[in-house]
Amino acid sequence: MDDYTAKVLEAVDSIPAGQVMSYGDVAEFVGQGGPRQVGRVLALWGGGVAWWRVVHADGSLLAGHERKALARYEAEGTPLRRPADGGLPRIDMRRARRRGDG
DNA sequence: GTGTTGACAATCA
DNA sequence: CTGATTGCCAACA
Repeated sequence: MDDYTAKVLEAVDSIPAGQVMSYGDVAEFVGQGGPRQVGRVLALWGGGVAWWRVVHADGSLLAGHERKALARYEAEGTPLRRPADGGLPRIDMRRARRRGDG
């Protein structure tokens, strides 16, 4: 456990249900490292926080955990965007992003 | 110390 | 929107 790790986990835990933050946002939130480091921390300690509330900047879900995350989003009421293709939904970064009201 | 990889992001076509 | 490229920082061999 490092100070940086605690900061990231704290930031992720700070995300309210129904909203999300991109890796870059979390990195900017803690003021250290970058989106890659945030992802790395979540990969190691993400098991103790709402990792599903951290998504890509374009709204795409976590690789390998899309199904798990989706279950959370539907349960928390996170604004999703269903593609007419029937593929996996993505986050509506215009409303779900915890940054500006858009 | 160098080269490659990775739960990424922003830009250009 | 999609595909390719460049930038970023840290860990690993």
